Amino acid sequence: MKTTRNTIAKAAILELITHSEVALSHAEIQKLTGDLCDRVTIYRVLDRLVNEDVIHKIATTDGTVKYASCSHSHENHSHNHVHFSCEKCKSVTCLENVVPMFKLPDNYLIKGVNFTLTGLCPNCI
Amino acid sequence: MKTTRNTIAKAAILELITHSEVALSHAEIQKLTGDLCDRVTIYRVLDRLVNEDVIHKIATTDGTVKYASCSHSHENHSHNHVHFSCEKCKSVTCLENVVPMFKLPDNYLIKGVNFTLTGLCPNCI
DNA sequence: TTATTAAACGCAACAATGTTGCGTTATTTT
DNA sequence: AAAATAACGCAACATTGTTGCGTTTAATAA
Repeated sequence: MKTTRNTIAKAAILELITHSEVALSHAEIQKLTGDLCDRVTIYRVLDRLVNEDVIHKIATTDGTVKYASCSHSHENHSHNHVHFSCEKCKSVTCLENVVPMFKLPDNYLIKGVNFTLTGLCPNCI
Repeated sequence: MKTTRNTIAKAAILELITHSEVALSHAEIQKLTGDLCDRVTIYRVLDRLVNEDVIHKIATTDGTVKYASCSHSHENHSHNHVHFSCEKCKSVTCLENVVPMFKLPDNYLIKGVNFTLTGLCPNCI
């Protein structure tokens, strides 16, 4: 079995994401980390963190991909999680208290949910 | 005010999307249309069709963007629409009968909903 | 039917995003 | 401290999306 290591880049990137109010894109993380590590390393660290279930990958309506920690002590939060993407300030936030409900046909196996609302956030309204 | 024209490329691309069982990506449309038109034209046609509300832009969980018509005579279907993205066959389909419900804080202005479920579709289960 | 107008087009060039291979570095384990 | 290999940097590439500009063509008026 593969072991995963704690490196400087991984720690720094995770730190950034967990302490950020909004979800961050690869480009944003690259700017924030400066020359801490290579562009490719950021991609690989993000993949690793997603696989380890430490962060979430969020696909916004416009097609951009962002990452957030979303780990606010909800046991089954992964299936009940809504993200909000602001058209104006481009911020992506987690709406922790908004729980989507849906009933589904039996013959589907659900492994993940991406529920993203687009519009204007309180700051931009 | 700007008028929008009916061109060969636009008609062909719309035809493809509306008659497709699954949502199509730009790359798929390009393959299907062959040398009908330029790659850039496809982007521009897709943008136009989205602006005209004839097709929907869907951001899948893995970050790829797909397009579907989704126009099955629901008056307010745009806000009550769930897409399913199959991990195995990569197909993206519309679950017309699945209606998501959610209650939201007041101070948000919702303009669009992207609700995509990931997993295995009936064909791949 | 023909002339006009500008939306839409092709092409080229570019920017952004994501991926892969490989030799090197550094974390973890022995 | 030494060995094993996960993770890294770098370079090169693939894919995806954008922009400018001169040309074509669909819609409208003459």
